[in-house]
Amino acid sequence: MKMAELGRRSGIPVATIKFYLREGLLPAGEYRLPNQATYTDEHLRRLTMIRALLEVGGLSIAAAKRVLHAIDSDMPLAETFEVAQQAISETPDPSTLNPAALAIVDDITRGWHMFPENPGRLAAARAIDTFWSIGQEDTHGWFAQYAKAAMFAAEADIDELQARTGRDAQAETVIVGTLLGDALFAALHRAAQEHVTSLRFTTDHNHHEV
Amino acid sequence: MKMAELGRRSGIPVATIKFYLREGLLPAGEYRLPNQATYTDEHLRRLTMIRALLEVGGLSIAAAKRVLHAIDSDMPLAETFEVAQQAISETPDPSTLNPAALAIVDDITRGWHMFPENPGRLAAARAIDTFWSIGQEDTHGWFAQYAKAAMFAAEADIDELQARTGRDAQAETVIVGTLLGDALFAALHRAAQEHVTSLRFTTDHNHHEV
DNA sequence: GCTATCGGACAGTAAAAGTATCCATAAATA
DNA sequence: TATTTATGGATACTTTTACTGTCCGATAGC
Repeated sequence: MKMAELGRRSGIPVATIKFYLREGLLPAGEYRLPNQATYTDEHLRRLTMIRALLEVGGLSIAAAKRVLHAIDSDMPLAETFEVAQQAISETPDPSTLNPAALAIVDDITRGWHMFPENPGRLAAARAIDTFWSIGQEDTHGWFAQYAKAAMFAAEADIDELQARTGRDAQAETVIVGTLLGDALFAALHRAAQEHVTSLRFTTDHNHHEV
Repeated sequence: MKMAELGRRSGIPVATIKFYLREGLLPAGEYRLPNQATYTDEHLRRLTMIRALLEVGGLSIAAAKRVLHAIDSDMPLAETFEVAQQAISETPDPSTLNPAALAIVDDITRGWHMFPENPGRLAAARAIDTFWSIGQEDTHGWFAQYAKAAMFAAEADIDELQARTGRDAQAETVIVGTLLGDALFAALHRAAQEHVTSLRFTTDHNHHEV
């Protein structure tokens, strides 16, 4: 298919597709002549993925590009994981982190196998420091529960990953699981908050407390 | 204190503070004369909160404004919750959602008490639909685990909320818990992924598998 | 042969988040 | 008290990001 059809089928304006092409998000079509290219269903699929990364994952064009290149390359899965992680949010500079916050992170993740420079570890410390800076205290138990929740999700991720075969399918699952997984969690988290709130705070007389 | 000191103590450029003032994020100082205002530690605290919402929470100026106004107002907590939820990400239009995705959400949240228009429910359906659209399938178990993780976090949130007294402290905890909570989860999630990956995929011969 | 379409280059636009400059007062200080 | 410095407000400018539009010479298809 050619540009116009690619645009029509994906629902993305041709000018925008050309832009993604320029930015290196979408690989070029195959040229029969210097100015006539044909695009395949692979391109269509790629466009869907691009929109997912940008809209649901909230990535910038530059971050999406890094992530897509990580999928395309043949780097080992562990590295793909790292690219995905770094695309989500920049890793804070360890030297600017509050050591007390880092200590809490290390405490609630006791027994976890990870490198000290793990981006998640550092970002968690930054989040905790921010909690404190706006006056939330005595939050140790709260954070520990979050660590448990995170472990739950991570185990599900890896179960899912092991259900796939082939490096490419796995790499894609890594990216999608990391990026859309956070979005899904956030959404379910909000739903769960409403549920728990209604259980504990309801004044509705028709409502039976648990 | 005056502008210059507020800037120095907060580490935020004066021009930027004036901008926040204009945008209604930061309340005006108290005026002794038409062009001499004094600012208090409350303003300093507020600036910290603004930066937390913008940088760690990833909110836009407009969203941060809505959230801060929700804290300032005396609206009931349930409504404050809703403002916080809507600030994080816009609620998808239900009519554009894939009914099958909604059905999955309703299945994995079976027994949860929530309104059909809950923003989390709709956003979760959108995330799931996106998963599918890029070819991830057989993901029911994966999603169900995420629902469990979300419930864990939500329970911790409410425990923490109930530990606070006074509507203002609770409102702030609601906002902070919802926004920074997602950031904290995402960070811990990444840390947990490294842990679980190293457990299951390691080729390190010194490493004992579980 | 003629018109419609193609891909590429490049310029333009819109929104978001600041940043800089002016200026008429006030404050501080010499 | 005279003079320098600082203040708050208005307004204009800048930068980044993510597109969008216009033009053009080269095909495609009738």
